[in-house]
Amino acid sequence: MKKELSNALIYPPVLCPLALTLDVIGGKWKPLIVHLVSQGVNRFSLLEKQLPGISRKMLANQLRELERDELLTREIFAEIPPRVEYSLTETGLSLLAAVMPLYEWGVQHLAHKQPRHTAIQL
Amino acid sequence: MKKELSNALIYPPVLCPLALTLDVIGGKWKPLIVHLVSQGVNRFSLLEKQLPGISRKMLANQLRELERDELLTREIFAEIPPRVEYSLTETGLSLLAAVMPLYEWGVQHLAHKQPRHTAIQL
DNA sequence: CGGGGATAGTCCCCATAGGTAACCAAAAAC
DNA sequence: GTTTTTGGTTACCTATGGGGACTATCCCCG
Repeated sequence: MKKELSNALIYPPVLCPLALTLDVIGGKWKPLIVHLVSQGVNRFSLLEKQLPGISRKMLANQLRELERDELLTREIFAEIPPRVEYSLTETGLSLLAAVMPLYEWGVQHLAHKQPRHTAIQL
Repeated sequence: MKKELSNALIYPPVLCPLALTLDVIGGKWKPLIVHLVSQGVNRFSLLEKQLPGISRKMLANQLRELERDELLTREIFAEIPPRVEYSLTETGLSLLAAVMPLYEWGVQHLAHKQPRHTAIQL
């Protein structure tokens, strides 16, 4: 019975639900962006401040992808200086709910540990 | 009150629990690896088969990081051909529990959509 | 009146992360 | 005796992402 497992894919490659989800929010920044927007950090420069280490290029890119995937909307105000506000869609909110357990896991397991990769030197 | 938000970081940069979690399982492959190992796909070559698109270098790298972060253990059997078995630690299991909502989200929201990034042409 | 700041990006150049392919060793199967 | 299997490592090369400069327009300050 282990044999069956080794010869066949558990899921047809593109139909693993987890892979499909990671296709949409996979990556280092998207869960953080979705969470921050839900907290009212809804403008480009605010997000930039809350995400030490992200580059503008990357932030713009991730926001475009989240918008394309209909997790958030982008509202442009014709003002000077320009203002753009992001907000979560229904889908985005449901995804946020699925992301929160990761947040809780962080609270439970990592509060006392030192970070490695994203360490910011001040 | 919005003013306060815009001037100060919601969290001291390295102490956002979500960022700390993503530090450990962020990335395209780690959640999939953890899930697969929990399903009994516990050897290098089996994982390779179940993860179309991953390179051996990347798989080895991600497994090392997961091992270093004590999410899984690596057991080497002195056989020919060599055999190595991975299994989840307690911590790994708790993280799997936090990842499963993403799997469920995929079931709910993406079953009918076409994948983009990880599309495998057959 | 002139200079500087603020917003939300875009563009180019370069470093590095990650993909590709080859190689390994020893036994077993054909 | 040739091919297959396993779990990688290594060298090479490309694609992704970081850094910094640049944009336009208006307001505020002196």
